[in-house]
Amino acid sequence: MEGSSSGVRKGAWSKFEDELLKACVHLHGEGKWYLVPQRAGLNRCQKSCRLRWLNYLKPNIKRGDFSEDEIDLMIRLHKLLGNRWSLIAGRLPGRTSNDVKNYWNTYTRRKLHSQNRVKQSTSKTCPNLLQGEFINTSKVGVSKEGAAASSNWWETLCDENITVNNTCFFGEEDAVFDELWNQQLTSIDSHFLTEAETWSQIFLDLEIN
DNA sequence: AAATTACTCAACCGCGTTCTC
DNA sequence: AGAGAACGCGGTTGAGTAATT
Repeated sequence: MEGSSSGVRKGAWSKFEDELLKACVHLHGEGKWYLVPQRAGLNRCQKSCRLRWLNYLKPNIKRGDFSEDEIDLMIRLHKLLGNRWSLIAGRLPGRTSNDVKNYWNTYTRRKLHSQNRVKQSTSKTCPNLLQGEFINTSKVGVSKEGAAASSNWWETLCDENITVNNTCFFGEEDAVFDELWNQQLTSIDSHFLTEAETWSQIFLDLEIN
């Protein structure tokens, strides 16, 4: 394995190494990581170079705390996809799968586990554009049993909720999502969707048929 | 002020998937 | 079609830092 090869440097990256890697990627583009250590003059394995670029050096990476909206979306996508960090990160512009995974493993999961939430229910209806869609369970990680137990895929996206005829009941901690929902998802579009994308396209991307 | 504990996050590792020949 | 190489992902680790005692 590359990481354990003798003579290959491990551990934290220096500023100089970062500059070498950035220069190399700018010159040759991303990909062909097996060539990067040689091209950049780095005594690092290809995996290390790739990871450093994707998680830290790549332009447009967003650093700092997750916003309420990002957390809300992360939680919902995790309910739908499970630990598919790369897919979740793909819907959080500027965030890496490592960021999402780290955040989830610390703050979010601990919070969710510690809170024995008391629900004050309000209702929301599955948007028309999503009705009639269903999950390809084998591909998105929703168990067949779970899917079978649900009246439709939408139910699986709604945590601890009651769903009747495409209507989900959410708890009070979903205030942010509630607001967004009442705006017919338009504001959430502007925050999370890249140009020309729609919510239905998101689910298509997630391999929902 | 020092020691201990808790937390964060960058990085490593192993393995499954995809690509290339 | 099969084998090996390369890629990508998720789980885990550990060093550094902050908070607490």
